[in-house]
Amino acid sequence: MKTETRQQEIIRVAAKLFKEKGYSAVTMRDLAKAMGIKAASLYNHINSKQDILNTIIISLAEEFTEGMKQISTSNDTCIEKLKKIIQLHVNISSKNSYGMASLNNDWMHLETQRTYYKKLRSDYENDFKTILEDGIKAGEIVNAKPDVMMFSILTTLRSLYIWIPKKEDLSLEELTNTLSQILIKGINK
Amino acid sequence: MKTETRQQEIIRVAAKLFKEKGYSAVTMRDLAKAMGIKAASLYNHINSKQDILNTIIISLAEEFTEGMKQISTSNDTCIEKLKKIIQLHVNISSKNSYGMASLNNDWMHLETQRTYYKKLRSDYENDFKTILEDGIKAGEIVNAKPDVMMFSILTTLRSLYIWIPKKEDLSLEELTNTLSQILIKGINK
DNA sequence: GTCTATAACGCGATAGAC
DNA sequence: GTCTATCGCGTTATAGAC
Repeated sequence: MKTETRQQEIIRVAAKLFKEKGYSAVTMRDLAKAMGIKAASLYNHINSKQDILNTIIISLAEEFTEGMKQISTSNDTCIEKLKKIIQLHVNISSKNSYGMASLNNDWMHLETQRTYYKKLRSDYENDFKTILEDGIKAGEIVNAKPDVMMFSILTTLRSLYIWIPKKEDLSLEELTNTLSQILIKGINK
Repeated sequence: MKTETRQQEIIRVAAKLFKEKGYSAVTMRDLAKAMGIKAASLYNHINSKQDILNTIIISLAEEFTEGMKQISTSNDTCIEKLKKIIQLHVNISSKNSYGMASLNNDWMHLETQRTYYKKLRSDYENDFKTILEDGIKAGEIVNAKPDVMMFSILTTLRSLYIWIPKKEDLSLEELTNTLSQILIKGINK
């Protein structure tokens, strides 16, 4: 286990608080109390509350960008790519469910980095949609609106962070498989 | 068109601001500016910021409860019930996408009504799960984990408020049908 | 590296004039 | 019904002691 710097500890504890109450509702005094120090002392390790949010969100967004890059440029079939995307979301969401909450709910509170975040997200969605469109052309998936398909799958994957911590009995592999089944083949018998 | 009271107007404008920035990040001064009056004047029409949130969330939660009650007690098949649930979410989300944002993201900031809200939500999810379990028993839907199926469908439906306002070209009926197809039969060909 | 003290400001909410 | 002025408190952030 790597030793965690005090700065990393603050960011980790902040992410947990942000998940519970949202960025705006968490005060620096809340964070300091959770760390067992005074609010003023936080500023020996971090520059600002805003910087904490930047670190949490941008590192996660770049992790998704990197994962999507590898998946979209592979030679897999559309269905295989989709399964890998599902796996990507399950893995990141299980490793960092606190950060995922900020990514999903608090990105609008980014200041200097909001534009950059929105570009990463938009690129990700475009890659996703291209995979679906290629799958339709190749006859792998049904010819329905790619927008609606992407919306449906992606919102489910984006909400995994809420759900994964409650289901510790379910292994990640099992969850990935079940989700793949449901999202791709539906629930109809 | 019904005439809107000043109070209703404040709640409507507040819901819009809450959707953009979240409950905690919206100040009474923000709300007053959006209304074209001073913050103090708001209190002639509403009791508190918290009361605005209560009204937005509880009325919506009760609307879902009422809809689910009619669906779950009907004699429809499981698949028909699911389609009606999808329709319920599409209808409410299109009528009130601002309020849906608060319902999804700001319920944790409820004070006196949080327990009541959580009961309504929990009852809703139990009814949903029962419908799925009955569908499995009846052989209508696949024998996968009802939790995962419900999570997948419900998170998609709960995120509709983000998506519907961006797709004004798509009719609600068309959206309901496409979503039903995708959520029930999957995207696999 | 953490503390106390403090600055400068914005917050929700209220009182009272008009 | 809206205003100005204000209350008590929370906010981010900094300065300086230890």
